[in-house]
Amino acid sequence: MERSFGDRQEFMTEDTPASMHFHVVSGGARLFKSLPDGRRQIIGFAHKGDVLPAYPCTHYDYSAEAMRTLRVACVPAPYLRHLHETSPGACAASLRTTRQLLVGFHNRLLMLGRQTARERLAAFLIGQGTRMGRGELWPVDPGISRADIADFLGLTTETVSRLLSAFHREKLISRERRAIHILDPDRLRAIVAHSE
Amino acid sequence: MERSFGDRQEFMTEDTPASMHFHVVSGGARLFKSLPDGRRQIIGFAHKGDVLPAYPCTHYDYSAEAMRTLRVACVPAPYLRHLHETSPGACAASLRTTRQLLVGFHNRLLMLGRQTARERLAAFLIGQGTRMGRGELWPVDPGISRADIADFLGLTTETVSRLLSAFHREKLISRERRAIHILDPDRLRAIVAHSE
DNA sequence: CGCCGGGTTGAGCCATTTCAATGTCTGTGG
DNA sequence: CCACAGACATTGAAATGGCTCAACCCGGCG
Repeated sequence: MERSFGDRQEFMTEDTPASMHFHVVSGGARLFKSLPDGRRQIIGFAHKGDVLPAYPCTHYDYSAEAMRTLRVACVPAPYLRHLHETSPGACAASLRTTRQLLVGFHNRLLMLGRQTARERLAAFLIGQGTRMGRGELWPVDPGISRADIADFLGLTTETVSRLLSAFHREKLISRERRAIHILDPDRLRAIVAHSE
Repeated sequence: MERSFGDRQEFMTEDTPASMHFHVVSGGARLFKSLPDGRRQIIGFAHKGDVLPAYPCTHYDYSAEAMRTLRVACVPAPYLRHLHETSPGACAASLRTTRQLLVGFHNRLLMLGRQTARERLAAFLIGQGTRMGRGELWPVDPGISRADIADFLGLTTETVSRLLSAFHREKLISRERRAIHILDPDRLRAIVAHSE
C-alpha cells in the first residue's frame, strides 16, 4: 500500500507509536530530531530503497518529512517484526544495514564533536558527492537547502553560506541554482582529513 | 579464551582487520576515534556484558582501550558470523542491541550538533547516573577523567572543569575524589531538555 | 620531600553565531 | 510582459561561547 506526501509534509513523528515502516519508492526525506525550543538536528536523509526506521521499534525516535514529493510503501510494523522472527535472511539484512548506519554515525560523532565548520562542510560535500558509490561527482541534491545543510552539520545557514562562498572562491566547488557541483574532490578530501 | 589488559592499553584499533570480537567480563573500556592531528572523540564506554564491536564487520571502525584493568572474552569473528548465520535468535539479539545503539547515537548527534556545553554536561551526568536503569543516582565512574568527559562531549577539559564547578556551586552535584555524585537529577534534566 | 599527572582557575582570543541589511530567483496577477 | 511578493541565499558588523595559553593547586608515590 503506497502513499505519497507533499513537500515538507511530516509523515513520521518522534515519540509516536511506530505502527508503520516506510520504504522509500521515490523522492527524498529529511530525518531529524528537534529540541523544544526549535533547534533542529538532521539525523540523515533517506532516498529510494531506504526503510524508515531501519530497525524494528515500538516508538519512532526521530521525525521525518518529505523533500519535494515523496512516495513510500507502508509496511505494518507487526509484519516487519514477523518477517524478522521467521526469516533469518531478513534479520541478517537489517543487521547489515544498521551496521552501515552505525559506522556512519561514529564518523558523524567525530565530525560534530571535533571538526571545524570548514572540515564539516567539506566532509558533507564529499559524502553527498560519493553518495551512491558512483564515479564521484554527484552534485548536492538541490532539494537540500542551506538550512538543511546547517542542521545536518550543526552550524547556522550563514556560516554554511560563507563557507560555500569561500570554497567557490578557492575553486573547490561551483554553484548554479541551489545545486552545488564538486570541482576538486581531492582538495576537499584533504580538508576533511588533514585539517589543512 | 580470556585476555586481560592494563590501564590505557589499546586492544582494538580503527581500520584494522576485525579478527576478534571482545565480550567485556569485567572493567571498562573507552571507545574512540581520532583525527590525524590528535583530536579525539569518544564514541562511548563499554562495561560488563558489552560486545565490541556489537555487529559483524571486517574492519574495526573505532579504537578501544582499557580503563584501569579490563578482562574480556575473545570471540573469533568467523565464529560470531557463523552464529549469526545459523541462529536466528543471535541475529535478532544483535539487531536489538544495535537498535539501542542507534537510538543513543541519534540523541548524541542532537547533543553534539545543537546543545550548549552546559546542556551536554547535564545530559552526560544524567546518562551516566541512569546507566543501568537503576534507581537513579549512580556516581560517574571515577575511571572517567575530565579529558574523557571532554572528548565524549566535544569540549575541552577546561570547559568541563568550569562547568562542574558551576554545577557544584548550584548544588546540582558534589565532587569527591574524581567521582561525581548527582544531587539534583530533576534540575539537571531540566537543563538538558529545556535549555533552562 | 619533591616530582608528576591530573584538575582548577583566570585572562584574552577567535571561530562561529547573532542581528540586520541586501540580493536573487520564482511564481503570480494585473 | 512587467511589477511585486515571498522565500531563500548572501554578505557585513558586532557579540559571545568556548578555546587557548598559562599559572597554580592537590594528592599520590618514589
